[in-house]
Amino acid sequence: MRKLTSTNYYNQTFLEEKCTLNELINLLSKRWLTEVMFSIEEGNNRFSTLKEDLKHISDNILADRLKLLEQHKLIIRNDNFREVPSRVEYTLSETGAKLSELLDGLCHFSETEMEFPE
Amino acid sequence: MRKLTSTNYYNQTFLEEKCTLNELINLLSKRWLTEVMFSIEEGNNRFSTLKEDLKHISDNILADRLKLLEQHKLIIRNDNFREVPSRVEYTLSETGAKLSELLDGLCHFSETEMEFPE
DNA sequence: GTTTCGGCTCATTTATATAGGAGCTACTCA
DNA sequence: TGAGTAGCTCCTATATAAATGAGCCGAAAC
Repeated sequence: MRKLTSTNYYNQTFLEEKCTLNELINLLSKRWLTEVMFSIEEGNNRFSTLKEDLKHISDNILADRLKLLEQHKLIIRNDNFREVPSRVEYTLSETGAKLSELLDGLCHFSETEMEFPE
Repeated sequence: MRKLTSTNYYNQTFLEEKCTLNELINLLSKRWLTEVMFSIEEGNNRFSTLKEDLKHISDNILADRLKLLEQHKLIIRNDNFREVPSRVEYTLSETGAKLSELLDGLCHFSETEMEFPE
């Protein structure tokens, strides 16, 4: 899917190898990703309630972001298949909670110290 | 240049208005931007030395990132036009230094707590 | 007087991210 | 039997970001 021979790709991996901060920022910059995390933190733990909470997100993006968050172990996916009807439930992991705290700090900074032009 | 009627644009501004963290992350996610900032912090204060330090960056991207950083008052651009030859010099602003500290925190988190798959 | 250097700008091409919309599976409820 | 819901997947279209490469302006060194 992704072209592995482009300069674009080369530069991205170069930066990610230089410092994993770049990898983290790359992840965080996927649209809706932090909002999905925060929404889960606030207790919206199902696909449908998340979708409702984040009004404008589309299904495939929400599915993708949940997958990304799970792959990076920031959230945990519980498939309660023994319940009927079976339902999937998401919760924040410990790592996810720590990240959320750090982001709160960044958020505070951005609201009090940053100036966004125009 | 940017299309103002797309859902893409609408969603981005929706998120930015919801919380300026999204705006900050958007800025930080521009490739090379944090590296340019760090490089200036380390004393590379000229276009040409930055270009040399960040081997693979191209001119127009470097110019753009410097402009962005300046617009957001994270760096300061000094045009010493009375010197001969006139030269431009960049330094980190106070806000920039604070941001850099916060990013150090994130960096530490990302190196010690994050797991990046594959 | 022409070449060199610093610090850029601009137009075009290439690559990637986001959105839209159809559809699928397992289950339940009427 | 047929419709409805949750939690997705896949394909395509659209929008945006990054890279390439040429070029420009003023000063200065040869």
